[in-house]
Formats: sequence, structure tokens, C-alpha cells
Amino acid sequence: MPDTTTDLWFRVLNEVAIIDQLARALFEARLPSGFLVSHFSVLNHLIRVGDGRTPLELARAFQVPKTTMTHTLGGLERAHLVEMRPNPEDGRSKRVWITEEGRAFREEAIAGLGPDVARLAALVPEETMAALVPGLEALRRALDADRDRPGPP
Amino acid sequence: MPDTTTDLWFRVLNEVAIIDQLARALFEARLPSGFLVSHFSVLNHLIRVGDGRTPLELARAFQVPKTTMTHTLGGLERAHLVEMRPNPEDGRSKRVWITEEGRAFREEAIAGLGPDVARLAALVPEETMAALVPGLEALRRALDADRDRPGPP
DNA sequence: ACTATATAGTACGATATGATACTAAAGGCA
DNA sequence: TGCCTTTAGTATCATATCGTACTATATAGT
Repeated sequence: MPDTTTDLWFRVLNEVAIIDQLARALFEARLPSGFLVSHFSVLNHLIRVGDGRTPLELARAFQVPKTTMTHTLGGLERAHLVEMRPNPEDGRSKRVWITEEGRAFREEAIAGLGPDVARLAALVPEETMAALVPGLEALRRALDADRDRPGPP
Repeated sequence: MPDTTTDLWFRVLNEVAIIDQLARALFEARLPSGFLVSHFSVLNHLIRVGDGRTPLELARAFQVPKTTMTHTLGGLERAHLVEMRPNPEDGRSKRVWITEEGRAFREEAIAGLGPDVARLAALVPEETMAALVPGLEALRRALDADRDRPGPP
């Protein structure tokens, strides 16, 4: 494996890290004070894949430790954006339901981003963005698949 | 602006967030206990662009608040991986110099990643990775340029 | 059924990150 | 020169994130 491979991977992952940082900062600035991208992401996920997920399912979906998800869900619950109810099929577990307030919060957040997306979309052609998707998906799948193989300790 | 534009941006930024999370976790697991990607990134930056940068320059390069950079540099300094010396040209400021230990730390970290990159490179064709670079750069530049225009408060 | 193991969630503590507010030095301008 | 504003860095504090350890429940093996 030539060094250029490592260089290329570093370069891609470095760009990814900067993009994530900038996008997160921009988005967070649009959310009501006290809310983070993590809160929105959970609400958005519950809409996309349907609510009634368990905390552990959510933690896996976002690749965060379950303690982090407990914390994030606690914030959402205190704000009445989700409700946690016992899981009738498993006494250890719970299910997370989004409330009407939660749905409204998500929709307002998305609407609030409209002008930002519009400004950015004027700077990056739609084809450029669309062309990124397959490569990013392939990269994400590779990293995800590799996660199961810790390799050398 | 059609909704599909917002959807596309969400999709790209979501993939970016997951990739960053997975890559960071993988990398951090290879670093000596107590060190984070942020520490490595600073060392790597000092090698790439040359040391003698000021803390503020570094904060800007990584798009983090200067207080965060102060903290990160503190960790590097305690571990003797960098030295902070006064800036003779500006009494308010300092300059950051990488030590021999710092150089060695960086090289070992990169070497330690070798097997990981090799495994991942087997899963994602080099062309796929290379093809991502221009689009990611364009996206990063757009986000960076937009940062100066807060838009609607 | 009984025991051992695995799993879901949480409590607690450590630390990274980031906002606010401060100090000290520079720079601008009368 | 003296004053005002800007800038570099840090101290302090709030909180997000995550590791460890614990409890309660479920599952497997006998």
C-alpha cells in the first residue's frame, strides 16, 4: 500500500471533519438556545424511521454510547418533545415516542434552515452534492462494516 | 428551491456526520490512552504547515473556539509534545513548537493506523476516495465562506 | 426449575468542548 | 502623549460526551 493511499484517506477524512464541524455550528446557531444537533437528529430519525424505537436502537443508529443517548433523550423528555414509555415486550427496555410538540419543533427547525440551505445551494451546484452521495455511502458502509473487526488490539 | 434540495443537503451532511463519528472512534482507539484526535490533528497540522503557529491561528485552522485550542495545547504541553514560547513580535501572543517527542508521537500514530487504512482501502476503491475530494473541498469552501455571513439573526 | 450469562437502561465520575468575562498588549487617532 | 478600540490568551463555569459500574430483566444450558 503506497503512502499516497494513507494521504488520500487523511485528506478525505480531514475534509469530512471540517465540513461536519462547520455544518454543525451553523445548524446549532439556528436551533433554540439549549438544543443541540443531537436533539434534532433524534427527532428527525424518529420521524424518518418511525417512533417507538428503543434507546439502544437509537444509540446504535447514531453510533454513540448508550449513556450518551440516555442523556440526549433526557433533554428531549424534559422539553416534552418525546415521551418514554415501557416496552410491553421487554421489561428491561423502553420505547421512545415523539410528541406533537416534538414534531412541531422538528418542522420549525427545518423551516428555519431554509434560508441557510438556499444560500449554500447557491454556492454548490446540485450536481456536485448529488455526486457525493454514492461515494460517501460507500465510505460510511466500509467504516461501519469494519467496526466489527477490531483487528490488532 | 425544491424540497429535494434540502433533502439532498441533509443526506450529504448526515453521511458526513456518521463518517466523522466512525473514523474518529476508530482513530482514537489506536492512540495512547488519554490522547484524542484533536491532539493528533494539531501535531499533524504543525508538521504540515510548519510549527511556530500561534494558538489563535491553530484555532482558526480547526474552526474551534480559542478556549478549546488553549485546552488542547495544554494537554500537548503537559505531555511534552509541544512547547509554547513567547512571540517576540507580539507580546500578547505565543508560538507553538513541536518537540522531538511530538514528532515521534505523530509518526507512531500514523504507523499504527497502517493496518486500519489497509483494511479500509480494501473495502473502498482508491478511485472512489479520490473522486470525493473535489466535491468535499467545494462543500467545505462554501460552508467556510458562508460563515462570515450570519444572515437572518 | 435453576443457574449462569447476556442485555437494556441508568447513576456516577472524568474530561472535552464551548460561552462568557477578564487581563494584557497592540494599534489607531486625537 | 493619552485615550479608545481591537486582539491574544486564559480563567471560570456550564454542559455534552463517554467510560465504568450497577440494577433489573431476559435468555440459554443443564
